Amino acid sequence: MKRDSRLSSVLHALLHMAANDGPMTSEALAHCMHTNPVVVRRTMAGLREAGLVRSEKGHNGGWTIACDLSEVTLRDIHMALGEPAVFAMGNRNETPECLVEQAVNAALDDTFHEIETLLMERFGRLTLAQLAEDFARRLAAYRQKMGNEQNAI
Amino acid sequence: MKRDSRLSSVLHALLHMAANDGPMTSEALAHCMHTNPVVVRRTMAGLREAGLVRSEKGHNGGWTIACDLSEVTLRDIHMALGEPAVFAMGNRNETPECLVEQAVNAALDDTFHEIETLLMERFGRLTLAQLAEDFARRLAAYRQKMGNEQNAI
DNA sequence: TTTCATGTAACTTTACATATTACATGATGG
DNA sequence: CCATCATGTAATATGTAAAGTTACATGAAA
Repeated sequence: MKRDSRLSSVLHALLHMAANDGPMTSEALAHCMHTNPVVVRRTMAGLREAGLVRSEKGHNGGWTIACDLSEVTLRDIHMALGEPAVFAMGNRNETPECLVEQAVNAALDDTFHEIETLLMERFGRLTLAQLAEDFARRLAAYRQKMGNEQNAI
Repeated sequence: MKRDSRLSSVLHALLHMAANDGPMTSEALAHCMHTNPVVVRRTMAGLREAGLVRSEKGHNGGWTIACDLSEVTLRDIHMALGEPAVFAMGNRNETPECLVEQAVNAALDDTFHEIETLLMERFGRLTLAQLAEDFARRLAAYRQKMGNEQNAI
């Protein structure tokens, strides 16, 4: 598995929650995502702290969306997850004395910083509502092709 | 240590080689980079295969630059290294049956692909010669400030 | 008061770059 | 020729961070 699929995971979870009335348990979400309820709780914790979702204990408890899907972007989700590292590459040594390495670091830092900014802008233009719409389109196409089964979710 | 500092490492090595007449041994490069000669050989192997550097065995052997620094860009280096993964994030499951996950993957794939293209364009505009010039500027500034010691490399 | 569900700490597993060890190959100088 | 230097590479170990697992505490609702 690739490293750090948290963004992918929570987006998947959020869209399932959006397609569902009422709360979804960590167990149910874990089942959708072929993982463990504890992983779900751990990963979703950041979104709860950011106020994007709510969690309730006890009977009929679970996770519910607490935001407007058209107002929340992937950038918000990324931030709620604690802004994990975007790039798999980095400097070998962040505080080199060697002037050669300082020049290399400066060039790479500039580049990666600039590109990360572009990524964040791109994320900032992608709302959860857009993802949900794309899913709806895929579901419609699937139903048209396959008949009317419900097992696409 | 952050993951995958190979690009940073080989750039550091190349600039040291550029600043040196005659071949540099893996041992010498490893000393500059605070690592092991075997790591140097392994990392530089891709550059050799791409024809960017040459290596010679025996007495007076070692690594030499085999390209025009003003013609080679970071993109060439990245490719010579085997185009390692750029992003630390990725999809949880690359071939999902779930339509929700397919929609999420499609959005993330598009985004990351677009941003990776921008990064490669940026890399393609950054030559080794530019890095070497920046190092030269830093060295001049250092000498002006510190006197004329030679130990900046 | 039992059951359901989350919250979280502690620990294990997995993946991957990096580090290390060991040994083969080949070039050069004497 | 051969001792030495240097690369080439396979095999193995280590470090790190996400993901997975186990265990148990907390709190809400039937």
